[in-house]
Amino acid sequence: MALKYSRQREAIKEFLSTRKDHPTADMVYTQVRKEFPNISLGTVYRNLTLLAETGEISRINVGDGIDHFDPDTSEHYHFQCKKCGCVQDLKLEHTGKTNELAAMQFDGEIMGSVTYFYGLCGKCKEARNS
Amino acid sequence: MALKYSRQREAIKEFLSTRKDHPTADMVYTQVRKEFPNISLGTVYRNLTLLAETGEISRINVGDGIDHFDPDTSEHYHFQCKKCGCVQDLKLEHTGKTNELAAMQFDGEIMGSVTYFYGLCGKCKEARNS
DNA sequence: GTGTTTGCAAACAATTTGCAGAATT
DNA sequence: AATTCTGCAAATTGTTTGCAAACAC
Repeated sequence: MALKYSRQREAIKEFLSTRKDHPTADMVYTQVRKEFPNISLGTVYRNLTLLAETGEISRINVGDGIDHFDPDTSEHYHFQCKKCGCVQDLKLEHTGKTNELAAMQFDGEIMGSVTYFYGLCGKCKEARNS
Repeated sequence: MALKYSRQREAIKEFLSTRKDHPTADMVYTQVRKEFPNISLGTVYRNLTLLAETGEISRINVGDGIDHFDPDTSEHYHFQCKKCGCVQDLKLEHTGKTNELAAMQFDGEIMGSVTYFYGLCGKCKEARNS
């Protein structure tokens, strides 16, 4: 299954690359639709899945049951605001020891782990204190 | 909204308390149905949600998009097998994430974090090597 | 009696999929 | 020409909800 060029996929990738807010499939859809009014949600999903499989973007889970997408595939952490639902990157050096720690006294094979943080984002925190 | 006794809720809680495999709502449903053939999935969901809200059980997310439920509400980590989907507890002393938390520059308020591990469980690992 | 809980079915939300036609190689 | 990709709609999956009847206090 060789990949073929598609303007829709290019637009999706292009749009995502400009974003730091980790859009959902639906957010990608409503935005890309401005350029391709006939694009379908199915196409957006298919391409996001494809791009995630080839490693060009990453699919992230922050516990709200909705997949978010991130053009930055380097290892880093995410935070989601419980109030407004926004997703942000977290600068946080990571020791990489967590998986090894977990591997001790476990009879299976640990391939990786996911960690995310939650709380109130800067804006919502400020709004609450006023 | 005072809580009233219900046999269904009691059966759900009772069933869950015997399990270490972190059942999904559907697994709880098919089991409890043996005792209450007329119980509905809606009732199971309502009660699981209720029990999670009162803190009697905990709702856990291991990234597969399906909620699992755990009678053990103490803080601990989970592992999910990518092959068979089973969920297991991980013995793992706290990784000092709190320190990392304190160390970072973030303008919001971090209330907590979720970490889970994935890979191959003991059985699936063995099956692969044979 | 008042208020909570139930069963049922319908509603939802996020995501996936079957298919015939359009676009890319 | 062969194959991949698209739009559309219908299907799936996990979960929630509205309602009248049943149950608990």
